[in-house]
Amino acid sequence: MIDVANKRGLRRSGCPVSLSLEQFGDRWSLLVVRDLMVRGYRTFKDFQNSGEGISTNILADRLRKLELAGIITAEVEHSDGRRVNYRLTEKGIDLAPVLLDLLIWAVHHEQTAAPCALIERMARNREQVLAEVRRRWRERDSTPFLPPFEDKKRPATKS
Amino acid sequence: MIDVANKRGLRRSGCPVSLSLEQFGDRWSLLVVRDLMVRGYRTFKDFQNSGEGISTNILADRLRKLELAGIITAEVEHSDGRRVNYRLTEKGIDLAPVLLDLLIWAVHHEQTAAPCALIERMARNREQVLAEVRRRWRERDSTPFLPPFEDKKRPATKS
DNA sequence: AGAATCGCTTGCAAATTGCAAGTTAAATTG
DNA sequence: CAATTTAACTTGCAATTTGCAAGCGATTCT
Repeated sequence: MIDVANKRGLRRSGCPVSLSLEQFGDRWSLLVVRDLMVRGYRTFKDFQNSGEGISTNILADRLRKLELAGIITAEVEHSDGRRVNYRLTEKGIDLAPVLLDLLIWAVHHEQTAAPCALIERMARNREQVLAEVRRRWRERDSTPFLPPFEDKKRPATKS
Repeated sequence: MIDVANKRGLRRSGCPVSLSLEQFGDRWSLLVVRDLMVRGYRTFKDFQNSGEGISTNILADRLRKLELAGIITAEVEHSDGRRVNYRLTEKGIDLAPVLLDLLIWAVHHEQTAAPCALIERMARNREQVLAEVRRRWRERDSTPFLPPFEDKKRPATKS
């Protein structure tokens, strides 16, 4: 019978959650997916400068593995042969719910740099948000949907 | 100002997704959460035998970190001083949407051992499933909600 | 009292990660 | 069109993390 020994090491169990984590259960993979999904990033350098400080060898490795897993595609840009454009596949964009729920969870339980009110609104309009994310993907809209929530520069308060 | 340098290494950015992954972005953490959430597992040995083959030192480490992160609690059992009962906190049970999304994603895109029809039904009744998971948590119901989807024993077909 | 069980810890080898410095190919600049 | 810059990686190496097997201390069972 079909034995799907995975590209990324052996298959540990048939549990779907376990299989998911075999593909992107690490510190970096989902951040790349996030960058592609909501920030409109497309190039190696975009990811590299994306704020979390991934090193180039690991980034290259993750991109290779995500491509192998069918979550992203890589295509050399026509107008500039140095650039590689990465894009999410349908399998990749289908991770949107996972990322949205991670976002919501973290805003509820961690001290994040994301504006709580905005995320609450997104949580309430879950389906709508997911539809919009998918629309952007379908139409290759790569304007940022969410900004990088970096650590707040403390706003100059009056006191 | 409050500088939340995390227990688990430095805080890389304020991005909520990044913060989430700092806490459980690895091969094992979410599997422990899954075991607690839907399989009714509670002890070290339960996790150890849970099918994926985590080694004991790593398991101990993940349990410690999840506890530190406030995702699980550990309590020695009254009736048997050897046993430690692990349980999800509210922060932990709030990961249910994430796990459900992972489950659904994998069933859609990977060859898993979970019955597709069942998961499809769960996907359609998302809110209901989440409510039930939460109810189980609230009432400390630790009967299995989903079985371990191990690799299918090939059913003895006629030919 | 002795054996078993549970939840770990320890030691060590192997794999993975992170960092800094290349390298290659393509574009841009002067 | 030669020199420089840029983009996307590699490479080498040290540090960290992982995996495996064995062991250990505190109960509890027999």
